[in-house]
Amino acid sequence: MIKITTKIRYAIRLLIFLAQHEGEMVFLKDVSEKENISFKYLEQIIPYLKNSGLILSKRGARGGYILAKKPSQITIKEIVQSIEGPIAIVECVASSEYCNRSNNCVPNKLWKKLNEQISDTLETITLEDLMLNRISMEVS
Amino acid sequence: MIKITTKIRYAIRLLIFLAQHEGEMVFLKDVSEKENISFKYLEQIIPYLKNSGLILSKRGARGGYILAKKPSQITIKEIVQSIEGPIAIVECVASSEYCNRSNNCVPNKLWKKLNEQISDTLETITLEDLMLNRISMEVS
DNA sequence: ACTATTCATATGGTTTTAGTAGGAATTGAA
DNA sequence: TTCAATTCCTACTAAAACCATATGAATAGT
Ligand code: FES
Ligand code: FES
Repeated sequence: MIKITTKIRYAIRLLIFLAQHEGEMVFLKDVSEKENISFKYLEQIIPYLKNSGLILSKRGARGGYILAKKPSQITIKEIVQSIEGPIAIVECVASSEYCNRSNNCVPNKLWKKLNEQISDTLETITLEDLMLNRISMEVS
Repeated sequence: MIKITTKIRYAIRLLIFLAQHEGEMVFLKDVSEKENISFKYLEQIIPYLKNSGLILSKRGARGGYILAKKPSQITIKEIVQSIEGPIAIVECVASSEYCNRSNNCVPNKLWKKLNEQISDTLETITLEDLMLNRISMEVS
């Protein structure tokens, strides 16, 4: 199925929360409580975001998390990719080696087109857009 | 992840095969061999397409399958929906009941937008377009 | 020392995916 | 009438993905 996983959705909500508290160190506990997301599950999502350089952390008491960049410079695509790697709705669109017939494969173009469209859309939308509720429904 | 399942991909290849043999009764065995798809798995995909009125069948020896409509009148969206039901990348975009906070939920608009975009793209492309290799990569 | 926090890793239940398998029902042809 | 070829129906299963829960170590402030 074409589904957005909870991991991605939680990550976005986490980052929006951080964006709304820009400048402060935020405890994961607060995010968990306010957003009503399992604390332990959130903890598992964090490393992806750290490794991709989206957030910074400080350990110990009074530690916490903070955005590593301005919300206007974090795209949804980055967030998705930090968790799931390259966006590829089928293997064939990423590596043509994976696919024995992609040269003369008719559907391949369809998947490539759809993949690019999704990728492009996610790239044009930033955390700031989400935070400011600045999502237009018109086809861009 | 955002993945296209094999069921959908096989269904499309099956239908393209039928489109390429318009007018003839096609044996599933041939589709299976030529497209190199498990015969038994294909058999399981068939009922979805039949129930959605995309194909017609004839039982018994010399039976087979045939498109119920012209390739130009079968959209990719129909094919996807025949197998997976309504396109909904998250539950929240379909039924707002499912979702406790969709009114004031910031990401909701993002998912709705992405969902519509995918849905629209799949709707504008027909089997005929695939068959004639008529997929433009430009953003429509 | 104590407490609050992040960090690391293991474990587990459920659902989805991607098939495999066996045989019943139908039809055309020999 | 029998046979073979085909669709139709339904059950089963292995593997992966998804969605967490659990335990405890490491770190840092007070
Ligand atoms: S074989 Fe790769 S898309 Fe068809
Ligand atoms: S609660 Fe439904 S999209 Fe956020």
